[in-house]
Amino acid sequence: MLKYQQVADEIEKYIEDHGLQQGDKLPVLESLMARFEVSKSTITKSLDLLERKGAIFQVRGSGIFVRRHKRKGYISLLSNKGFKRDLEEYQLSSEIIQLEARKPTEEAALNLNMEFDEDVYYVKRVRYINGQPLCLEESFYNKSIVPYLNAEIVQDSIFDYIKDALGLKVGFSDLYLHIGKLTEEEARYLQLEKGDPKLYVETIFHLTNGKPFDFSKVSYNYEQSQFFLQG
Amino acid sequence: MLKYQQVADEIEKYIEDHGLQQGDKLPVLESLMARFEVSKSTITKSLDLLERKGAIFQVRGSGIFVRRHKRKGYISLLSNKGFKRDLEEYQLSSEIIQLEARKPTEEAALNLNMEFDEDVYYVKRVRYINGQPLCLEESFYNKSIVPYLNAEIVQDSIFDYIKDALGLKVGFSDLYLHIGKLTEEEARYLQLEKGDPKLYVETIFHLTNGKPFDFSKVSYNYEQSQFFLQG
DNA sequence: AATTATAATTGTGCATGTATAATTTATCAA
DNA sequence: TTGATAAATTATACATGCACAATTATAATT
Repeated sequence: MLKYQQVADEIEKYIEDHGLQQGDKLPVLESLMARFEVSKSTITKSLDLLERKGAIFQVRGSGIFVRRHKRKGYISLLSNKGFKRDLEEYQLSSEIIQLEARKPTEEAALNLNMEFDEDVYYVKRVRYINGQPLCLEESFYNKSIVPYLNAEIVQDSIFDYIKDALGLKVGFSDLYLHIGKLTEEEARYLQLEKGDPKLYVETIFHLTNGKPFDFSKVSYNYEQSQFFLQG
Repeated sequence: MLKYQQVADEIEKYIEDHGLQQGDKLPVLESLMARFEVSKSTITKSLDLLERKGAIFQVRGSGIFVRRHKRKGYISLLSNKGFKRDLEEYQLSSEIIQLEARKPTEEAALNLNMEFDEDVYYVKRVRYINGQPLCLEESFYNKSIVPYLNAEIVQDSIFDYIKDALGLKVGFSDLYLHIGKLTEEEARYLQLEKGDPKLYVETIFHLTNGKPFDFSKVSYNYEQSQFFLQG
């Protein structure tokens, strides 16, 4: 593990252990350098990382402060980075509706930069949070990148599998959000009424090398949908 | 202006001028260093900045590539950083419903970390995009930070005023998103029906020193609401 | 032609050092 | 006590240099 990531983790642990709250001050740079026995550039990288994660904010001439948001029960919209803690409190599960290798839809091929005769894995599932239906999700995975999926993997965590088993590195993603009304089918899966509000999100996930590997279409249950975002 | 910001701007200009598309390669680090006559650390900072803005992505051992998203007509949810271009295409205007100095609501005081006997500016307005109602917005500004507002400022851009005229620096923000149904009043302002879907966003804006100065509650017209987000 | 091994390319990690801008604290004058 | 001024504190900007990891290109081998 990289030194600056290690140090960032330790600083987060420091914040936890000391029960620091919004606005509380951390030791100054020099102290942190000494404490973790790293150079200024490394500490700076660690702190920049934490700042992007929303864990701290830095004020020139003043110090380094803890950043906390007050509200509980919100799910991070950008869950790719550092919001494990938010999710730990919840009981997450999922029910697989469909799982198969097939040709991509035109839409999927377009978003995944694939030819129509290439193969994708198609996964359709309902995800539950504390036993309540949270969202209906349809995903297309480029099969030349993700060559194999089964029920167990999909049940567990596809992304963990991609990272740990396949050794791929997930990079950036593009999210497109819409507000709309539930179709009858969506309503059935989400245990709501047709015409009820929904948040509909299409996401294209890319590897660090820029290749798109996952195109997802998710409809969220508006009753369970409280999202959090840091700017 | 800082050197690395300057260079970042010039790199963006370079991308524009050369009409570079998603995946196109930029000159290698060494070339960029030479071209802009800055050190590696400066170029690196510029590139990291552009990467966070979603303009490029870097691949170790391979190169620096342009990042573009295909879809037009989406509004950035995190509009604070570098999405001017997305908005330039639109005709934005606003109609002021209410503008006054008053005591904060309990909710506003809580989110702005204020006492109940302190003062806030309250602004209620409908914002239009290409003539269509985009959202209904209620904002509370801590008056000890933003001591004066008038119709002209509110009509124009409050944030530009805060930055340019007051010399304040806007830092981070916390966004809380909900999906819900429009109330009768909201529907009237947005020219929709009561019960129609809405995206409801509460945002707390902070200065770079961590002080919250603006608490906003915004209900979006679902017909106009296409949002974009980069992860 | 395909596979494997090797080398070159290219971005990232990390250390050190100097200068500077923003903020806070201390000092001094009124 | 207040208010201005100077000094100290603290994070940030920028440069340089070395080592290394990931990728890509080249050469060697089968």
